[in-house]
Amino acid sequence: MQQLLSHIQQYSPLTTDTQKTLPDCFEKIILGKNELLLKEGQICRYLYFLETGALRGFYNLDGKEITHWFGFEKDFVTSFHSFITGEPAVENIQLLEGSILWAISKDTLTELLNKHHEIERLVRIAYEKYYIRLEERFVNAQFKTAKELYENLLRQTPYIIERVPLGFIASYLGISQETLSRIRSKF
Amino acid sequence: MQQLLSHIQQYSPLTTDTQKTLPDCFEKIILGKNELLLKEGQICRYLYFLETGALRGFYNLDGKEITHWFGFEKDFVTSFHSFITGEPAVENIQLLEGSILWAISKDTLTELLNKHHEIERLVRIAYEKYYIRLEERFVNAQFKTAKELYENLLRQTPYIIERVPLGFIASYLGISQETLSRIRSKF
DNA sequence: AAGGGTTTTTGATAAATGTCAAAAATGGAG
DNA sequence: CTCCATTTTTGACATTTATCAAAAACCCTT
Repeated sequence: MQQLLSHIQQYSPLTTDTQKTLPDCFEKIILGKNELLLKEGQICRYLYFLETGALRGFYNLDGKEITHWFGFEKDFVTSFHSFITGEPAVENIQLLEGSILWAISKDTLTELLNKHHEIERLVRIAYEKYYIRLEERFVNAQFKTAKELYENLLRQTPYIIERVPLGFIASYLGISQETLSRIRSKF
Repeated sequence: MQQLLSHIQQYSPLTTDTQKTLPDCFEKIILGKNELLLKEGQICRYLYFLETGALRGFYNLDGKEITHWFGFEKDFVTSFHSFITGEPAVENIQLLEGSILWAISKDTLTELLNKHHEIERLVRIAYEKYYIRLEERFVNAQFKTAKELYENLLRQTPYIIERVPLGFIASYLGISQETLSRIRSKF
């Protein structure tokens, strides 16, 4: 919980008053490798802070699993579309490693946002960061070759390569596992 | 200005008090076709609301112009990365049609965000929408064929096809102009 | 340490898309 | 209406990447 508190204050500071109310808003969750945090079709009513561990979001396309994002320590994760719109999730969230998470329900978060301007600000700033991150990934994915994508990954987020099976990484990059394997063999 | 006020209140309502302060925060800008709203290398210090017209964001890659987004009536546009981080923009913003815009400076916006919780909320919610939009576009771009991408565009945003030159659309979809032309000829 | 399931690699081939060049179509300006 | 510049289409070919199938390598458990 201390990790969560100090992490979010890198976005924007909070008064001690607000800091005190936060721990009660989150629930601790411990899950093992391969367990599902969310199954497609469910409505995702929680936002999770990943204290330690790793997980992936994936959905099914023509019978194939497409991993489209990963989460690691200190990431906020959720099925974003479902959490915001209240519609059923198209994706699954699965643990890649045993993990410790802190969950806050949408209702609780909404209450916090209403009550505290500073939380509203914090969330707004968090969105900015996450938006920029997604934008960068998008531009990369669309206009780079498979080889360049792998090199970027090596440079920017080497921990992904170390901790995630190749097949998941391939679909994360939008290329086939075989192609990724061939690229890798040329290093 | 009235358009702007009523548009943003679809995100979240504002008190009459706040509504009154807003018009003074925006500056009206009228630009003609092909003019640049922002040039790469500049720091983008404004957020724009596009009242009428159309524009595109593009950057240079190996001597080629890559159009990576479009803006139309009632869109907020800016060089997002530059606006948020204060770093020089990598992209240009160019008018595709004569347009009417309302500009708010980052400083003015920051002031509004500090003063009014309801504006902070509104911006937070706007981010949610824009994030979801980007996410959908990302998933599409990465895992669909050129033909599917074009079909989606036809279905979801036909006005893009009607108002934007083919070459720009092709790079927006991440495919070559020739490929797009061939796909189109098969309808 | 051995066995069995999973993951990764390799090979052969096919499909999709890109590139370059030139022709055709389009649309504004005068 | 005509001409010129721009945009779009078409053709031939090259390249990249996907797909399918099988072999190899890698663990995880016992």
